[in-house]
Amino acid sequence: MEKAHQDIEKRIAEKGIRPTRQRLRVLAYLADIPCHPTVDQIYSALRQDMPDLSRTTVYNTLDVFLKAGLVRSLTISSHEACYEYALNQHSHFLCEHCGKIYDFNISITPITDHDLDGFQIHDKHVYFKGICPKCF
Amino acid sequence: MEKAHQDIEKRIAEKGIRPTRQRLRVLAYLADIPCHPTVDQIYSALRQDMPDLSRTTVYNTLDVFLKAGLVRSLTISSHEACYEYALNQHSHFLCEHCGKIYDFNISITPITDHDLDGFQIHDKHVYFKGICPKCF
DNA sequence: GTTCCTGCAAAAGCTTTGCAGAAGA
DNA sequence: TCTTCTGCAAAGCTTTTGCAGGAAC
Repeated sequence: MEKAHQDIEKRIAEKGIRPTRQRLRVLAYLADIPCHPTVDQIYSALRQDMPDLSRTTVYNTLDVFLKAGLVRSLTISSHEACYEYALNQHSHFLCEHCGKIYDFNISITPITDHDLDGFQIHDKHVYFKGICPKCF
Repeated sequence: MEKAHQDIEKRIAEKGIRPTRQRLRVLAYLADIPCHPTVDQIYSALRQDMPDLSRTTVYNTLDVFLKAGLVRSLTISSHEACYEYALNQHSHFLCEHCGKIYDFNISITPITDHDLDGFQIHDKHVYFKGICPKCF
């Protein structure tokens, strides 16, 4: 845990981001949990021992991390963005019944080599939707 | 054009959806244009000769079509949903500079056969983001 | 005639903005 | 000290909801 938090500080420093208390906590939270929290989930969780934390700060912080490539934002659920620590790239499955998001791996290749000629690709997202085994 | 609109009526009838004037127009609009309009774009375009059209109706209509599988909704742009006529399945590229969405084709396969064991898949979305050739 | 749909207004939910005070370098 | 960040409140947008009148069958 201590080790993990040192890594967090290092990753923030590497990007030239000022390591405020709030930023360290947000990134540590994302790195620690295996799910894909919304802004409100991050806010509610951290607020338990940071009573002064504001939603605006969570939004600002995630935006800073997003631009630095430290986190990724998922738009799989249409009405609220989810965030995850940008460790390894993977795909996401949204259960339309319980709302849970699962990770899985997939390989993607253009049908023809020319499909994306001249496009500069920054980010790839693969979203599947359906019903998960638990809800089936 | 006449032909196309007959097809629209047929597709709506096949799904057991009551073919109101508004529904026919929304689906015809989506079938006619090659892009991926937002609710507001659909609303503004149709309102020009349907002055009484309401945004609520556009939302309701798209929801009915979505459940029937006649249209697909894209959540590639995080703050507003886009819609397209569900003809053939393809992938989408969002230019982060001009906001334009491009279609392209891609093949996707799970890394292992077990990745999605027991998952009932309803929908697959592949979103790439970056800079398009025009903005590069 | 009955059912379902539409349009309006209001409300709800997520996100952004403006700004004064506080924290970091 | 100077810059940047935080927290609060208010505003902005997209989307949903409730309901009376209207259209479809």
